Amino acid sequence: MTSYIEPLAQESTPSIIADKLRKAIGHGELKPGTQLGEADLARKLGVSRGPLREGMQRLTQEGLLVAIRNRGLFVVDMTADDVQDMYLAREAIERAAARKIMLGDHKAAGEQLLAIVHDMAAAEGDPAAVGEIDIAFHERLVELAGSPRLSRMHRTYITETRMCIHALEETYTTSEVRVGEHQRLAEAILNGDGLHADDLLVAHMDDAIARLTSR
Amino acid sequence: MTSYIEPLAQESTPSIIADKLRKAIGHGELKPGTQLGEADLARKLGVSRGPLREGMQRLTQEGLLVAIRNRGLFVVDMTADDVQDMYLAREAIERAAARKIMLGDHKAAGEQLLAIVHDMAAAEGDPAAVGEIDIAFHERLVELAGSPRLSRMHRTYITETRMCIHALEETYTTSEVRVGEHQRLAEAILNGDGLHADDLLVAHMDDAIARLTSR
DNA sequence: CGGGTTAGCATTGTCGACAATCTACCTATT
DNA sequence: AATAGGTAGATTGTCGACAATGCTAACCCG
Repeated sequence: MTSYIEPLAQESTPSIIADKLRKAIGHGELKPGTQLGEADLARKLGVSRGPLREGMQRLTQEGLLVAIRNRGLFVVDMTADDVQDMYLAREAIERAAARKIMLGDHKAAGEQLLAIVHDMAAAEGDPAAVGEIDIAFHERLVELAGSPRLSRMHRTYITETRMCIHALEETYTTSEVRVGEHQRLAEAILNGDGLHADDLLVAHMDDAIARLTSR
Repeated sequence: MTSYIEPLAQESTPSIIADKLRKAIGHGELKPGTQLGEADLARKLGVSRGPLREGMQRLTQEGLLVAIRNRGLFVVDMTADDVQDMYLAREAIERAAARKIMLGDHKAAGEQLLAIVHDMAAAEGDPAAVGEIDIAFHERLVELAGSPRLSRMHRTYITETRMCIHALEETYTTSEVRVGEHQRLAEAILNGDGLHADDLLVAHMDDAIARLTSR
């Protein structure tokens, strides 16, 4: 379907590095508190320290890394307050996304989201898979709003969410409940019921906070 | 009031550079579409290209600069769609901020905001001053929510807002209307009327979009 | 034995130089 | 005259080396 002739956007090296590090952080390969030694990392990635530092600056800007002058960069260690704040931010973004979807083709959007819920139900029993699909659901939700800014902000918090999930995988509740929550949300969007969707989203986020911070 | 003994946070050079560029972009010193030549800028700022590039990476991440490989970095030229998207993002953030303020000490917050409105009324007649105070109002609103993430995201969009204001300063409507809008919002927050504040905020943003994109 | 000082080490911060790439202009050919 | 090709200039991308800073630990002195 896609044409063979397209702009062929060559990504810049810092951009690739930033993506790699984001993935590594999200997947628990770089644990919170870890120091990222520049010389070491540069060797492993096969680049020089210049581009590497540029890539890391981006993650610092996103709040995934914290810089201490003349000490180095460290993976953030999230406190309970951070988790709460992160979900506050996600809630803000996803509510806005849902609101915008309502103004557009909410039926098509609802169908796409229901398809993801379907996958989630199929994956039940495999907590890791359900977690990934859960994230995919929210990513798609924001993507469907068609807002570059909402998407860009959301990407950051998705990484932070992954961090949390990996940090306490066993605590993560079994999936029956979550499939239901997502399904109701997708249906509300499909039906164009904006107020209901909004309420569900808020409740969903509160649930998540409770799950992650209670312990 | 502040103690003489404080953490004395020495900001890193890239951080200072990023701030300087942000200000320059916001205040119209760097017009949309301008190319930022590295060698030239480095000379002007008195630093080498390394730290400069790191600072610019941050602005690229924020969306204030766009990078074209092997061509350089340019100040974004905002389209009407961009303006709309920016206000969508700001609306999402500020609504969340207002909502969180309601859960805390909304009286104190309302009073602080009313003080700013008072300043705005006093500055009536000077469009530039009113514009700055307008921005200060929204900055404070988000700051009062006490959310690091909301504040960080908001800072980016404040710069974009400044860009727009500077780009079309004369088009900016006279201030009577805006003072009223802000005052009602501050009062709603003072009174703890969350729903009303939310409605006012949405209307206020829609107004702003209309002002900036109509033309 | 404890506190303070100092030397050494490791890591980050900064810089200058070289290589790769793109744009613009000029020339030659059809 | 118009277009294809080539060349020169400038700019970015990348790298390696040096300087500055902070931590660690051994050592000395009270």
